[in-house]
Amino acid sequence: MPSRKPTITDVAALAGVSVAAVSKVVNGKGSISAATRERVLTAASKLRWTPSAAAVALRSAKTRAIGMVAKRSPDLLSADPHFTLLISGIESELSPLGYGLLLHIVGEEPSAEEAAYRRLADERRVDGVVLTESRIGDTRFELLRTLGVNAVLIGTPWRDDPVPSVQATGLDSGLRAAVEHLVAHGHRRVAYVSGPEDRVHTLYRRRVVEDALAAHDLAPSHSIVSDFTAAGAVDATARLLADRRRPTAVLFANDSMAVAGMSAARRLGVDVPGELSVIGHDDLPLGELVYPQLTTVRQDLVGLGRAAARVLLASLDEIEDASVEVRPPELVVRESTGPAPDRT
Amino acid sequence: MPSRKPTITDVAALAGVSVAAVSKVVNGKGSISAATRERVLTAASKLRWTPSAAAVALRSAKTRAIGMVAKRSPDLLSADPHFTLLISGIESELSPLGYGLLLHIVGEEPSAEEAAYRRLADERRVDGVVLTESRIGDTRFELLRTLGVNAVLIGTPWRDDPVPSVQATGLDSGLRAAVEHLVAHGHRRVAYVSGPEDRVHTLYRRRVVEDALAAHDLAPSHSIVSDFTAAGAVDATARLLADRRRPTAVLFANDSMAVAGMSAARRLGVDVPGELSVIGHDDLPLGELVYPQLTTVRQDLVGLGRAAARVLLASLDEIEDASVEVRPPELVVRESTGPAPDRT
DNA sequence: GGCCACAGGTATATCGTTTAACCTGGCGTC
DNA sequence: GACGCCAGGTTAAACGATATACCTGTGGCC
Repeated sequence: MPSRKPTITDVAALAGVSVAAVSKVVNGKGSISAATRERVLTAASKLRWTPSAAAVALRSAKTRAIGMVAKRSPDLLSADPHFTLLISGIESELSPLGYGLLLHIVGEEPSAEEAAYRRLADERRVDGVVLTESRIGDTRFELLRTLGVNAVLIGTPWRDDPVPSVQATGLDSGLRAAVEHLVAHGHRRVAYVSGPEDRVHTLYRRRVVEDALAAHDLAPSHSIVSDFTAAGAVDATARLLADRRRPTAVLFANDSMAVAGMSAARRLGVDVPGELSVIGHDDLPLGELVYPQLTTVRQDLVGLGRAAARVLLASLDEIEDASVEVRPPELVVRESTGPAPDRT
Repeated sequence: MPSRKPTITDVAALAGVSVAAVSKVVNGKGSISAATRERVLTAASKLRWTPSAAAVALRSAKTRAIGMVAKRSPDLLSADPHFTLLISGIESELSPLGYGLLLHIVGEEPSAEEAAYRRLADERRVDGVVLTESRIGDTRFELLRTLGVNAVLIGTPWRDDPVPSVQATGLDSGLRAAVEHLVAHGHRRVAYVSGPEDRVHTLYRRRVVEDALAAHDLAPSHSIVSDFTAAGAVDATARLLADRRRPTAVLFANDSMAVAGMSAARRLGVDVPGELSVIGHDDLPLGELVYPQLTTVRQDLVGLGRAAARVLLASLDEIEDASVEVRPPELVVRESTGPAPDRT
């Protein structure tokens, strides 16, 4: 069994043509007659030949791979499958085209992330990268621009920036619906527990909530800035409930926090949704697992991943039409919300 | 701004040496005087030069990347961050050595997985792969062997096989402790809800449970085969609780199922842990989020990922000592277990 | 002093593709 | 009948590193 990997030369020999001819048929360039194309193709499949990624990358300066670096500790990462869903979406677009996804997970150390991008760029391992979690004062766009790497952002850039980005249409609709839902159920004291303030969506969503409440002459009863951890959510919940003018409903920035908050409330003897309504964000499977099931704002994370991948692929001239449907965020009403309790 | 990427030639020119010399210093081969080494190094850093991954891969037939293919639907993937933790562990070992992780997520279609491995191998994109979820009748070892790809399995191979594998020491200790815990609390009717039967650990764990119970002259009151889905867990729980000789405790094959089962029980008006004790497996952050918090068998998934990476790196002669500490599984007692209810 | 060994390099082939530049035979056109 | 042109190839030069083979000047040793 000749275990040596076949090369284009072997294929050319078997087909009785030059290596250039083989290259042309597999890349669909130049003009090759149907007859020889056929010969080449059968020779290739007979030898189970596939172009070496390294050689192609070297010669054509295209790696057919895209990169992603996730900045998060293992703990947070596994508590919130946000990334996982995005990755699924990305992969579903890359796979059919034979593109690979090079993933780097870096901890919270500030320099690690930049180093990861640099390495990806310097070693020329990827043709582009997808950025997640748009941050305020984000330096990554600038960095990648100087590194000469294609990038696409999932989310809204923190300021007007030429970096391509993808986001759901009707971005605020889900959150608005959530607020309406609460107000319609008689809630007047609604709290908002956000994620870290350096995230763009943190501010954006807070504004949407304020806006939506303002339409009813209301304002958030409390506005707490938290991290994405369970401990943070528990702490926030405890503080909210300790207030003698405690909220009757609380919106959390993601599902993990919402679930943690809900549990914290129940642990403190506060019934959900009887005494407190809770709404999450993202609609992770987690929300359906728990009791009571979580009312949440569904976000099409898989769709966002796909969209990002397509934008990137389009900028690499790999596909023409980058568009893909990203379902707008929508409210999913389950069990964790209900009518506001009677006046305390 | 000359945006062209610097090459080894530029560095050599700047340092006033031959390209071969540069190559030698960056690879630490041959003999180079400290003085020229210094010159080369400063030249390299002045130009921000890093060897092109493609060129290195082509010339030395080493890609400095390892691959992983996860076979799971996006839904399951995000419900159970199992993979994510393994990946974190793997990455933490790869990163420092400049290795990349090429990730492929394939759906449940049977051929997709094999195709992904083949592509990885044929295109020579990786130096090795890590396999997860050891299956009974697993054909991947054979496949990778014929493809000539290094592999390491996280888990126990289904039969004696030369493929290297990593697993925690004292593999059964956690589950045994779980059973002891239940028995000590007076439980006599203990059910086991497993994952799909094609997984090696499914059978293994069931045997461990049976064994541990047998030591007390007991046997599982019920043994249900489920998938890893929430729906499956809910269904299993409903069936268990419908039995008039219902179990007083149930062990689930993973935390997601356990949480879903726990919720299902509560929804049916069954108190946890008052009337039913529930134990999960893996100790995902999820278990701490919910109320009551989940008693579970902790598995050092990050450690397993690290171990797998190190074994692979060692077989690539990248490191000498593959060993890494994988914490043995241990029981984490939280709130979802308690004394068996009084004789019904 | 002559010879060898060795440290410290240099020159060059090579990895497997792509691609620009070049050939060639046959056909349509004037 | 000469010419040009084009389909359908071929040749050979890159791409950016690594590694083998080969130099050269010292110093040690007898």
